[in-house]
Amino acid sequence: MFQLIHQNISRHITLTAAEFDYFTSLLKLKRLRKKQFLLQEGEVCHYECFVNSGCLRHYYLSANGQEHIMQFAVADWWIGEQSSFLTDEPSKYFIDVLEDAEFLLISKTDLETLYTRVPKFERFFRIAFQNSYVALQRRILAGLNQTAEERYLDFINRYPDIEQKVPQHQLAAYLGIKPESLSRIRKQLSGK
Amino acid sequence: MFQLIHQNISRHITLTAAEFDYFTSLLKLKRLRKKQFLLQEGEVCHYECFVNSGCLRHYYLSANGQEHIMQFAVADWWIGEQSSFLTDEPSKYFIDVLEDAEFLLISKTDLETLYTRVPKFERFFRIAFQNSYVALQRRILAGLNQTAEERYLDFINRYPDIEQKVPQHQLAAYLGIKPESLSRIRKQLSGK
DNA sequence: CGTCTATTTGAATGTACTCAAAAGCGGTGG
DNA sequence: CCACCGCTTTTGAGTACATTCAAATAGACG
Repeated sequence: MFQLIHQNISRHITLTAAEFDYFTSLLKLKRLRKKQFLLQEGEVCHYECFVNSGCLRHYYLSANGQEHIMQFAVADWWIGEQSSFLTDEPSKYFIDVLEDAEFLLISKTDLETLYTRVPKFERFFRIAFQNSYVALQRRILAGLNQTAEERYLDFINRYPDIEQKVPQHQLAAYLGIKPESLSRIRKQLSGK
Repeated sequence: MFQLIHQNISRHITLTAAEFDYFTSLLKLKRLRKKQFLLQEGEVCHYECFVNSGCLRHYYLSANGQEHIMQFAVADWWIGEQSSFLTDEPSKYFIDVLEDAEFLLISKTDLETLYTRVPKFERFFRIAFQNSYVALQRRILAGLNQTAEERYLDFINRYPDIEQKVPQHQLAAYLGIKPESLSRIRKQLSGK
């Protein structure tokens, strides 16, 4: 139950057994089935979430009913709504489940306590956010620099495990194109 | 010389005079003139940079010679190349000066020492990156959800100070459109 | 088996792009 | 101070890629 998250955290910091036990005592295990919501627009996000299994997505629902996907999260990924989490203001985004999922939650208040008691966690999340920041930069550059076809190929190359789990129109909503366009792109590619 | 950065850091953490003095002892003041480079593609980025005055930009030069701007930085902004900084690998990006600039640098090794001696700085940069992450998310969403005209209006509304300093074709390179297109968009808008 | 959703395909449309040229602006040197 | 040069911005005409709208096919789930 905690081995995956232990491994994940050990990538950036080293914890004593006592520290890790204390950390896990703050975690809540939760399961949600497909199509259930971890967070809805208008709610304040009180948790950071680490995925043990399944698949979640963080997305925005635009005025005209379009879904724009900010992030998919499968096993070993963190997901949350940072803007709402930081400011305690209502979220403009949704987080829901694409494939029955098990995950661990830590609340903002517990996390603040954790930061005070085990400052190494500040370091862990500092590094984690620095890496996430780089990933978003890469995605922005992809949007500026690459065609839809290139972005698609990069995605399935970089995240083959996600491509497995996620239906095509969701991938389109992540890549910033319409499902019809992704279908045509794939048709093109299959002829090569 | 250090008052702006003191103010900047005090937004997230509180330092004693001794801690702040120690911090500033690690900073190097530097000035560069327009068109000079702080970092070139292929170099490893060894510094985080805080801007006192002037204007810098972080950009990517694509194979066909196009510039894609990831970030502008004016007074009170941090700028750096996180990917190279984190991994010690050569940068794929450039950082150069758009308007004669004065800024403060802290090296990676000094920063690591600082983290150990004054762990509050882990917290500072954790929060800073969390905020930066949110800003990039917003930009990605803008790319998915908004027209070029909407992105332009949002930009000049959100960063009026940057719009002042930056020539139009640079703004286009940030918004992900061609200079000609931005010119047409502005013409459209002026007729409203 | 039937229903609902996802994917594919077609035809017409639109937004931003390319290429090309003109006009505007700023700085430098005669 | 004016003339010139280089760079930026504007404008025009034709183009390309992804979109919209619509319908058909395929696939998943009860």
